[in-house]
Amino acid sequence: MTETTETLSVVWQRLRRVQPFAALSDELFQTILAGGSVRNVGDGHILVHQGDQPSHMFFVLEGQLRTLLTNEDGREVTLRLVDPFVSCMGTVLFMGGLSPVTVETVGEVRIFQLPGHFVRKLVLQHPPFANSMLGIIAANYRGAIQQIDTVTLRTPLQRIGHYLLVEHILNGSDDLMFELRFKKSLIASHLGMTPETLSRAFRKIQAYGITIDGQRVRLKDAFALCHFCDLSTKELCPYRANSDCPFCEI
Amino acid sequence: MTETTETLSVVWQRLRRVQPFAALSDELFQTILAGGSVRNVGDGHILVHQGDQPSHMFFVLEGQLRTLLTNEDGREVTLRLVDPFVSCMGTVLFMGGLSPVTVETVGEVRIFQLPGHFVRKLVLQHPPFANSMLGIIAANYRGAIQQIDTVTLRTPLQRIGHYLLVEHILNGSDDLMFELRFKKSLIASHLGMTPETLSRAFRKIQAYGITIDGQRVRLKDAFALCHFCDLSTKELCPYRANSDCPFCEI
DNA sequence: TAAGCGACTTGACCGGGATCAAGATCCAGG
DNA sequence: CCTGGATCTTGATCCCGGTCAAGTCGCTTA
Repeated sequence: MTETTETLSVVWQRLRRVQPFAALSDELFQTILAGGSVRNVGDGHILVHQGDQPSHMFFVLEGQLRTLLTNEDGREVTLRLVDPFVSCMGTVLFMGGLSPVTVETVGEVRIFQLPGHFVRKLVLQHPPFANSMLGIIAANYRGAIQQIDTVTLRTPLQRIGHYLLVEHILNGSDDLMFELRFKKSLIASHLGMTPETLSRAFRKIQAYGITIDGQRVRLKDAFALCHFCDLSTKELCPYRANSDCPFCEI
Repeated sequence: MTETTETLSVVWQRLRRVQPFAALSDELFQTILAGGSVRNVGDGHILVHQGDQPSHMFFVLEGQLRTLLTNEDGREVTLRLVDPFVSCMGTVLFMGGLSPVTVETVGEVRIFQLPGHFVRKLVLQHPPFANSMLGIIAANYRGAIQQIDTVTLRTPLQRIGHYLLVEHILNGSDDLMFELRFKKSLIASHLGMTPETLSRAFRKIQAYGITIDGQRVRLKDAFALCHFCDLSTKELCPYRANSDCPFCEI
């Protein structure tokens, strides 16, 4: 985490190109940068507690965040696993009231944060920004719906199959080998199961030609994960056009 | 479902006062009304299928809708139970891509629908409308998070306790008796359990001084449901100020 | 190299909720 | 008033995933 102005300017260029900044003028982007601040935070630090008044919108620059829910006796679910150049807490700002989620750092993290009132003002003054925010929130909502689908309608095996499929697609789906972005215990928590169950499911999924060794995932062939495809992943499938897939109807 | 212009005008007045219309000028509201249309639909009719291209945003005028997810072998979860003067599919319009949810009528329904492109245009042209839409979507997102909390971290007993508490608060929480707004099988589906389990949980919850008879819910006293309070309901609790509640810390 | 710790795996057991099946209740329509 | 069907309730059984405990692996540190 050595900070130099040079590396930061690279970071800004990258941030410039993602939502909700992509559609904005350079001038407005600079104004926004000036309105926020950069923070470095250590591992396992809690940025927002469930029940806090939400104060900022965060953008991960380095490291990872996760948002989670906990109940009284310590059980927890991970809602989102937030990678660099993805935002967090933007939605909560518009929910009104207190934050229903906790935000925690995973490893050493550098974030850019914008004050809530600043974000709210931007929304009212810049329709393209408001439109981007709508897109972001809607995407998060889709993620939540996906998670409800996962935990209520799928078996553990189906859950990790689907999870791996999404990861594979995110990875460009041109390589038969990729790395898990998060540690297994976090993935288990996100998929609403215990690490033990995840482990057993990883064992079972070998029958489909998928082997997991540490963080490394290996697929027997390009269609190994097709078994776990659903409507939403089908939309993203690179093979959708040519119907080679043994599971997609012709 | 006898339609007269008189009753419709009453309906418009009520619609006028809810999100996302409340903050708009009368003129804009009239424009919006002219841009949409009213539909009457029978019971059990599916307005949107999972995987459809979303075309409209709906506002319930009479009757109820529900949004749900299904998997291949017919199992389903109810995401939202939509009452009159609440909207639906607004979020999906901004997710991009196909609808992840199915929308189904519950009973005879009259809806007002706005074309998707119309809603999108309003967002770009009228910041207050965009702001309202953000509020709506964020509120739906909060509901989804609540549901994830419910199905992953709570026992069936806690789920119905919490559900009844929210209903009680929505009902004004000044009456010790209220009606379930939805039939029990729908509630069960929303809470991620089978009707059998719901039935047994209703039996168990009698130990807390809560009796369910048909659609009627009776509370022994004003604090009967406090046992099922959490951070988000606490915010809405009418007794929050005076700390009479035996469960809230002083 | 060894020690130590955290993360993951594997095994054995148990319990809660799903499932299947039967009975009760309610209500609309004849 | 009777009847048929949908909805809800109750009972009996089963199975999946959680829990607890022990073992393995891999990385860091001395």
